[in-house]
Amino acid sequence: MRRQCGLSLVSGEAQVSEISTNPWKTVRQTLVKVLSDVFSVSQDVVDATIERPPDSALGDLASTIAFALAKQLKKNPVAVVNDFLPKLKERASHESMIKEVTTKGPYINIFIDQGQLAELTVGSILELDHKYGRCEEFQGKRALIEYPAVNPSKPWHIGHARNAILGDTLCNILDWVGYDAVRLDYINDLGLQIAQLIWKLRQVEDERSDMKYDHLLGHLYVDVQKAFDSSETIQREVREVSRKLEELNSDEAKLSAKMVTRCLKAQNETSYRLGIYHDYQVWESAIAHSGILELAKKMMLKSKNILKIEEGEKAGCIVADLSIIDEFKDLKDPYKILFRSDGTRTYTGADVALQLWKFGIIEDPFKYSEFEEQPNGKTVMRTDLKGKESKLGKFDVVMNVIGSRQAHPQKMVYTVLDILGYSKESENSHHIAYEFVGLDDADFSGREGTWIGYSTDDVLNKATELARIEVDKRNPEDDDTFKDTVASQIAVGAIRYFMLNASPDRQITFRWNEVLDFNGDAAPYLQYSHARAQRILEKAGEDVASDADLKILVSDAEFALVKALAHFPEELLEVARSLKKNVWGTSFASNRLTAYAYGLANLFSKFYDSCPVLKAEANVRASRMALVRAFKTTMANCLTVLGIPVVKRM
RNA sequence: GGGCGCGUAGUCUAGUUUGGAUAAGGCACCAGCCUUCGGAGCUGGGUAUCCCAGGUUCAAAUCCUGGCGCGCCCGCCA
Repeated sequence: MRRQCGLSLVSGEAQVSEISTNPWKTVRQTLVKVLSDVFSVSQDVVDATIERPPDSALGDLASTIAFALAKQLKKNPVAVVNDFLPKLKERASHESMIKEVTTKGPYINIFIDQGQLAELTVGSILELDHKYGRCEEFQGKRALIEYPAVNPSKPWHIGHARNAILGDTLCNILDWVGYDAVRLDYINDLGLQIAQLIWKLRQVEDERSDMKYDHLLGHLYVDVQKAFDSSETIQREVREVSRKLEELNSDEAKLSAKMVTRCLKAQNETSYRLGIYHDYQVWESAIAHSGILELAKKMMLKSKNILKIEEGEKAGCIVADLSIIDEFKDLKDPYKILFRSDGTRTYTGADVALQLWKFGIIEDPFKYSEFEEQPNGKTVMRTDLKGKESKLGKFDVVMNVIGSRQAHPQKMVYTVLDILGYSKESENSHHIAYEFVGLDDADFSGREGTWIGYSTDDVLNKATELARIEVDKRNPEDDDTFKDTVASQIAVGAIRYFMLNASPDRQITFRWNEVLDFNGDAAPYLQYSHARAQRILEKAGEDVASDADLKILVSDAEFALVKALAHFPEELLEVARSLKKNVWGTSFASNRLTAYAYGLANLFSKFYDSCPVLKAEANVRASRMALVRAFKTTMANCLTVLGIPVVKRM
């Protein structure tokens, strides 16, 4: 999208500058059109041959179109290029954005006019400000994203933080490219874990502890496991509690509601520290009593591929016949149980019902009440039998952020949707899969208590402590409030970056020295670059001049920075576009955006070192001030998408 | 048995979706850079059978086939 806009109206003479919400795309399109004209090839074909050269000495853009044409024309690619070169140079000379066209072997290398790009990019950023990077490509689409769905029976360990950070950042990205992204948390308040804790809480009545409640439960859970595993009597008692939990007004259900609410509030404190919020919570207990399962069951039995087994091992069960699906044709038993012989639902059965609800296929049976107001000022709503109706609406896309171990069960849920005839919804169901965080020699297990010492709170605390020391070194004169605030911002940034910068399909081995390394490829470097830009603007004591000549930003360091700034909207879009669905999950390239941010900060650091701003001559100073402001805006926007706190001084 | 992911320098990783130019960074190590906008920084120094073997291609870390190693998944469980 482009529009014309008077950027600077200095002496009454209208200097009309072009504004682009996506400068790099604007430049690219110019080039594509030129090549398309010259080679008489469709723009789509040309577009696929455009790439960024590995070295800026080889140009700013390149095309490999000669390879494709060579095959067609049965000629040597180098010859193809040479044949068309005069025509290409002639045509390109009419485009002010293109400075030079060269070739190296079969490669066509394009040099952009530095001044033109600087004016377009920096001008656009100053105009668009905090909206730079936003676009409308996915405008009108609604997405529901579920994360992190931690059981309300323990504190988040650092692996849960990976889930939550990925989910939150994914939502931010979707929001920036135009989606209406709604954030959902799933609360399993009916699991065996809850029953075990209720059983335990009755034994340790009135226990007083200074411990944060989720941590207290996490420790109790480790104890209860040992008892549970060693005694059949206890197992029977716990099963009885579990059964009672599903009764609406039992003492067990009431105690559970209290315990779960308290635990969830404690877990949310952790979530809020990381800047992670939600719009809705779906509670399992609300699902159980909402009638949604009966509705789903009725709906399923109408399908010919979902049936009630009459005899054999699974007699009485309602199952999905997966044998018709390619991915499952090798299963020993093609029948996936959705409802057990006693009529109760399996996890898959409940997940199918919930997925149907998310798409609005099952009319919303839930009522909602306020759970709590979050530090961002927004209230998170929960499903509640005693609540009010609400208009959640339908969603075009549903994304579940879940560990890749659940690829199989997730695929089953989507497959059942398909079997039921909702192939479009099945196709729009995404399992955002990621590998787990672990230690060198162990997984984080709630049962075994291996998470102890690695809770998200522990990691945040340690990182904050360390950051506080560093802040203190650099700002000895400042007050405690400042130091504490900044230390916490640095800790949050470091942890979020650490999680996002790792490719989601790679396991993370948690190592303290990596999380706590604030140098190099890490969030503090990004925050620091922003703080440096901020300081320059502050010291200048004046705003960016509206008549700054942006065309003179042509030195290597300046132009490299300008180019990186121009890439930002395209980078965001690329991450959104690369959310491609595979058979066993949808990949999310969170690390692509952190890599972009790191590269941007790096180029600013180089600019900072080689291009003085405040000491430069008036006209240079004015243009560099504009560039610094454009960088600061872009970095701040990028950090905002990543959920990394923007720091003015550190 | 079937399936999924990962394997790149001392170490941790990016690049693989869509094949393209000299395989890119961080950490660690060494040497420079503050009378100059903040040194959590910048500049220079170097290490790689891209797990192995074949194949496709003008071109393979990237695609295909077959192996090897590590992790994970395949319950009326939760």
